[in-house]
Amino acid sequence: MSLRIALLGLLTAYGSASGYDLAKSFEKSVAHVWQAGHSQIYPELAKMASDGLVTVEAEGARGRKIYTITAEGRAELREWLLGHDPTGPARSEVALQAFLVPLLETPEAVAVLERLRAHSERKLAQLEALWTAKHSAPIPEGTARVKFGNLALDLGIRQTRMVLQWADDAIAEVQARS
Amino acid sequence: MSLRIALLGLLTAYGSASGYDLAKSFEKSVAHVWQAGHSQIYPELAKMASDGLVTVEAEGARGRKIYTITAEGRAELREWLLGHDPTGPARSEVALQAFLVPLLETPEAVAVLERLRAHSERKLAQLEALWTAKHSAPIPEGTARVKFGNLALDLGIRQTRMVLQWADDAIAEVQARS
DNA sequence: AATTACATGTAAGCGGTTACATGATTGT
DNA sequence: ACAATCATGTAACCGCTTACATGTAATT
Repeated sequence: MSLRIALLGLLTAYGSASGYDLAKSFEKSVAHVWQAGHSQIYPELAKMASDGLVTVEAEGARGRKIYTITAEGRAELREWLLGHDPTGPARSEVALQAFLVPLLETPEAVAVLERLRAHSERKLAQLEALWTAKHSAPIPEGTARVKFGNLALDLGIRQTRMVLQWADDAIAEVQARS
Repeated sequence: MSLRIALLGLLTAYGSASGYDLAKSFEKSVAHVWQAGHSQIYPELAKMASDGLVTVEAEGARGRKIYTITAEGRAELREWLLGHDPTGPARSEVALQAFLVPLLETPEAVAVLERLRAHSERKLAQLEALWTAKHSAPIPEGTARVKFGNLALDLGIRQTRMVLQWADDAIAEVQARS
């Protein structure tokens, strides 16, 4: 269901877009929040159209279909945001490795934690680059595009910083008891 | 694949266990790290047995099957921990709401963020209770059971604290521009 | 005798990934 | 001509959720 919501959100922000455009968005701006490939997006848009949440406003070159959100779609998005309690079904590979790592000998445990640390560091650099890009870039044509996604990006950066700090502390702790 | 890994980890920590025992673990100790119901666990154990990763060591009362990890299973677990880069396929409902919340009017946005905040607060209380329980409880029979899972619990607590702090700041920011 | 907890399974369906498949337009 | 990018779709498969289904042992 959440893919549908993400699509409605993007259509609200962009005004209108094709499946191709939306797929590109999932590779870029929304990537750290939700992921979806085109093979999932196209059928979902078709279903949403038959449910009356979006309409094909126009068909451009190369069979390009331009979707727009309907009033019904806006209502559905609003209802989800206001009414849906996000109980993310705790399923994190990082947390699983954190859970299992004490089963290893100290040097191996340290190696795993250091890889986790390195991974976080790379991700942090990416997100911070995105942040500075967003905040130094001139305002693009579309109205809502500037601030949209900033709260989520902030959350992502904090998340990554936290994992980095945790990994440092975990390495120290594991090494202390060897 | 990660369910398999989680099961191997638990069997390593516990020495041996039935599917029922493992399902209970997924409701309790591992819950904040990975989730799985019995309808997923039983077939997976059967597959793992036919793959030689575990064996049915004994059959107890009520058809209870007691599984033990094999050398092959231990090797698989070790390989995953050392070799698998955890690229959690960023799919978080909290982050999605964070992303979309700027589309709402200020009072509604604040309401959503406050619900997120309240949710985090409840979760934090639960995890902290688990932490103090673990650290004040007398050491149980099994050897490895005490420290096992502490790193992950620490990660979960930090994670929840971070979301709480983020929600506070997000509320302030959204209210500032109204 | 009835209820609860123990204990194991199967089946339908959904969401998501990977791979397959096709064709139009633009740039070199 | 050739390659890259634009653009849309389908099919097989896997992991997970929900619901269905069955039976045993202990407690009240």
